[in-house]
Amino acid sequence: MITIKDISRKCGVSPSTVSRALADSPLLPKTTKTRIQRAAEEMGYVKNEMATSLKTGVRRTVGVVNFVGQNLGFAHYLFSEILNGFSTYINDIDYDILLISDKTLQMGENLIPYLKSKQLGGVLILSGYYDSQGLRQLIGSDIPVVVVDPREEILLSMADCVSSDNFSGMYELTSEIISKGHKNVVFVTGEDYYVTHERVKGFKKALADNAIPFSDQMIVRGNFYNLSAVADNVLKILSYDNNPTCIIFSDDYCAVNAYEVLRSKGLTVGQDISVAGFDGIEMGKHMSPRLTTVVQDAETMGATAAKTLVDRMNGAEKSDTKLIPTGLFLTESVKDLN
Amino acid sequence: MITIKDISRKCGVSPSTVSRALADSPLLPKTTKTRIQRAAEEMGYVKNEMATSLKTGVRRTVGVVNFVGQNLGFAHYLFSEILNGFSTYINDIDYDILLISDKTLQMGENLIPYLKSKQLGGVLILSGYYDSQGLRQLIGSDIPVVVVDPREEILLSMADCVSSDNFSGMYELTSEIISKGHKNVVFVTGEDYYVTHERVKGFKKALADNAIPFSDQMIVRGNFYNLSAVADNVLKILSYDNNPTCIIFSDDYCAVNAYEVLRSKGLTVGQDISVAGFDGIEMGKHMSPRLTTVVQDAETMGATAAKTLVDRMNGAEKSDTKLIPTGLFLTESVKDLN
DNA sequence: CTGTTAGCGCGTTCAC
DNA sequence: GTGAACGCGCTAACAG
Repeated sequence: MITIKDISRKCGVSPSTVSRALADSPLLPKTTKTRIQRAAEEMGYVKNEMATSLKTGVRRTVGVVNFVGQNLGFAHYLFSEILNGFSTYINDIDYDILLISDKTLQMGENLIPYLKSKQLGGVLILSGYYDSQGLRQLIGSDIPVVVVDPREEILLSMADCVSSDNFSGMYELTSEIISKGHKNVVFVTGEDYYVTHERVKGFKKALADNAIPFSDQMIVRGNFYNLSAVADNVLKILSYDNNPTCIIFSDDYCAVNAYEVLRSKGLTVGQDISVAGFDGIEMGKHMSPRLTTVVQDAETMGATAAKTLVDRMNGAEKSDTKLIPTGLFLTESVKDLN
Repeated sequence: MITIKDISRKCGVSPSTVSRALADSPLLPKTTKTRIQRAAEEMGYVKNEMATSLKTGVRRTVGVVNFVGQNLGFAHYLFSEILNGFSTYINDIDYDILLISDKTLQMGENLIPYLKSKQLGGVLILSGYYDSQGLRQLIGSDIPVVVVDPREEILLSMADCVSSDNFSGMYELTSEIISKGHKNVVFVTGEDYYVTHERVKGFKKALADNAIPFSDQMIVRGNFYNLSAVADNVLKILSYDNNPTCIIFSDDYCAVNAYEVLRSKGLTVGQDISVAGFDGIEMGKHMSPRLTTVVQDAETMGATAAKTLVDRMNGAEKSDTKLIPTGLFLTESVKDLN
């Protein structure tokens, strides 16, 4: 490993001059700067980040908390895509990403000192679905934190948050479904989190705006990215007296599985019953009929989270929750009853 | 941030004594060691890893190269699960994981110095599907590397590799299918990688052992975790003169989509045509009929990769490729023709 | 403009 | 058994 000292010897200057040249300090004349920079380049110099961070107390590294084992861990479609977008942005600005296990957040009082010892510039919580004492500690500390899809509304006022505009997305989807003549729509939600609350609000507002009375039966509690209850929920809905014409699922993964369940009951999606999902996963595009869905822009969510985090690290004040617009993808999986 | 110095003052000893106590050095009497250790604990001391690594030249951190954007990035089921297993093991031994973008591997001659500057103890390649100049450089360097599912066979002799026992898994699956009376089976492979080669070998051996002649038509080139060609491949197979009775896909993700394609052609899986997959993803369990598959033990693959990497970091010699046993899950998606 | 000095927190000599 | 001293690679303060 070649160090700043080696370069200084080679160039006949002092180590600090090399340090300045490498930092592109305005104090040095261009000629010497380029001379030193080129020498460093030639010698294959790469700075020892440990030394820098030991000196400066900060590191070009951010932590990402993911919840391995819960709802598929890294295999969770949406969060994985968000992480893709996040890491692209972070790597572009030459930062690194350190994975932080969810267990870490459960370590108790030493959590903050522990994280500080890692000299992280900031932390991304992916996702806040997993609320905890540890998350609160982290948010309460002076470590910049960005939360994607926070679990509880209260986090919105405590930390920088990024989320899809679930309210509008669901409102638009429901409105379109209603405009196709559906009056008896059932929404199978995910867990009782902020994201779900927003979607339920959007759902109800669309009903209200179209003068369709709401009944409790129209909301069925399901789970995000978990197929274990899909079949039961579908069967329950099919048993309703009023014969619902459309079922909306809180994610495409469950919706795709619902095709399967419905077919096993002899029902054809898009004919006998309509189905819609949420997220916009690849599998939905390959169903027949192709799945109607609200597309979450995961790439933008990730990039926005990254940008927000970097801004915070650079001293920006807490910003308002960033709502990323969703897209609507309407197909024949929702039948036109008109 | 509280340092070793603070503790030394508090305990009335020198910093080096504290350092020794914390390292559990045998030079110190137990009494002083525990006294100091407890003081450190109480004061909420956490060691500054930057300082340690600057001093020792190594860090309790390993890198993970993942290929964001290729075949779903983190959303790739199998690699995500492997990463789950890997990170669980790594975190348990109190190491950290640094994400390394695939772009990094393309940086050219400075790659090794760059990685060394990060002081990584080792690197996991997840996966070797993406072969490259950079990967070769890395393997040729003195940085410990473990490759999961290497792309080319030659890597097996160059680096520590971990993979499922694809040959046996495929052999068993095919044998079982044959024992159910299928003589005309088509295997839709993934890309032309090591993993695929092994599976093709297992497939062919099962045919041979059962005296079923092999024909080129029985192998169709597909793609891993990519639905774009599934429909075309299925249609192609359906057009065969000899009416194949069973199709094996190289991953469950594609197999699940094939259900869809087959149904749109009026065919019922498990009745008119049999289908099997590979991997053992959740979705397959919720299909009707439930999908026959070869289950890859991703958790064990990840943990094995972690253990292998740690061993290498601790000076072990390159070991032989570790083949993780697969499981066979046979269901009515493969019809009994006897 | 540039060199000298000091020190970030820790581990490891080497003395005592 | 323990403390003093040094240095890992880098940067910041202070000189000049």
